[in-house]
Amino acid sequence: MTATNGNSASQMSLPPVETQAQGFEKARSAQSFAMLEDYAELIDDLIISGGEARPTDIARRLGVAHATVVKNIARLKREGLATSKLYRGVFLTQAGQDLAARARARHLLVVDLLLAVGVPADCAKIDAEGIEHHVSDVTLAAFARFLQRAAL
Amino acid sequence: MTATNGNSASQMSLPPVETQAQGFEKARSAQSFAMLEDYAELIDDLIISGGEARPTDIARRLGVAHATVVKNIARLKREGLATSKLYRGVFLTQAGQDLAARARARHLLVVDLLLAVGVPADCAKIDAEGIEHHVSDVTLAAFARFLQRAAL
DNA sequence: CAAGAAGTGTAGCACTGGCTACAATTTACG
DNA sequence: CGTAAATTGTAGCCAGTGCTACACTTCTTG
Repeated sequence: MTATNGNSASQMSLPPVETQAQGFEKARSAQSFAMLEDYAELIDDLIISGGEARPTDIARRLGVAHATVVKNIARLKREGLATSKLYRGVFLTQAGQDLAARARARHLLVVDLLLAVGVPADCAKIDAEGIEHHVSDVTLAAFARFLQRAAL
Repeated sequence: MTATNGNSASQMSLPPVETQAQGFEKARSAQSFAMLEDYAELIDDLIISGGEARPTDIARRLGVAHATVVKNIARLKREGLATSKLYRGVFLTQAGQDLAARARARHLLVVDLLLAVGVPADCAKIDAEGIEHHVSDVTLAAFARFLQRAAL
């Protein structure tokens, strides 16, 4: 084939290799972290609104089997984000609460931005669930600035 | 605890169960489809700009091992999106090209929207890679409308 | 044209995060 | 109080997607 591999010539339709790989890599790792954020935020919500977070409720909210939730909560515990006693509910550590707070803030900001650019409310809520985990801090800050400007 | 499980009372911080589960479910399934879109778009880009799409180049662009690419290309073939002959490059079927076109359109629109709300260019490109797969058609249409309005 | 480099493909492993099935505990209530 | 229902937890399975190691083909080049 001889050449066309560097990023020098031929076309501009392709971004530089590093940037592109970086984007994909980030998207992949985000996926792994997303679960922790979702659980933390949801557990926090449940505790705030009902005083407790039960695996069954979490499962219903996430749309997965309760066994899956139990297994994933084990991971949250391993990572120092949650605690639980046998047959008692799940609670967040300080680190878990912090993560939940950050996740919720990001979530709300993403929803607000979607609404601000004209996305229907129900759709914004659903899409935000997937989008939020891929919004970097820089982008999030830009969203905040945009909303502030738009509010004037 | 007795109660507080329906979505009637106590707090508004929790969305209805169905909506929430729907959002999470959608986010999960999007993840599975994302790979196909990424590969299709990338293969198309490589063919357009260099005449061929080699597993090694794809691997470098995605930031994964070449063996991973080979395995995933097998899936694209299973799903009727790509074809390949032993030790020759990879090519897209019509369905694959259609998918690539849709993916690219969505990708560009997402980048444009991020830019329009003030996200720095380099950051927009990286984040878009993760976000694009979670943008529903409705949201995408809203993005397009917003950009059209903003362009006036 | 032959040998080494580069690319391609195969095999086997690990980890994640779903699931069902079953066991154990707690709760609700007759 | 004791049994049935609900909840919780455990075990084992599967699919997806990454990896390394190795084998094979193709390309490049002296």
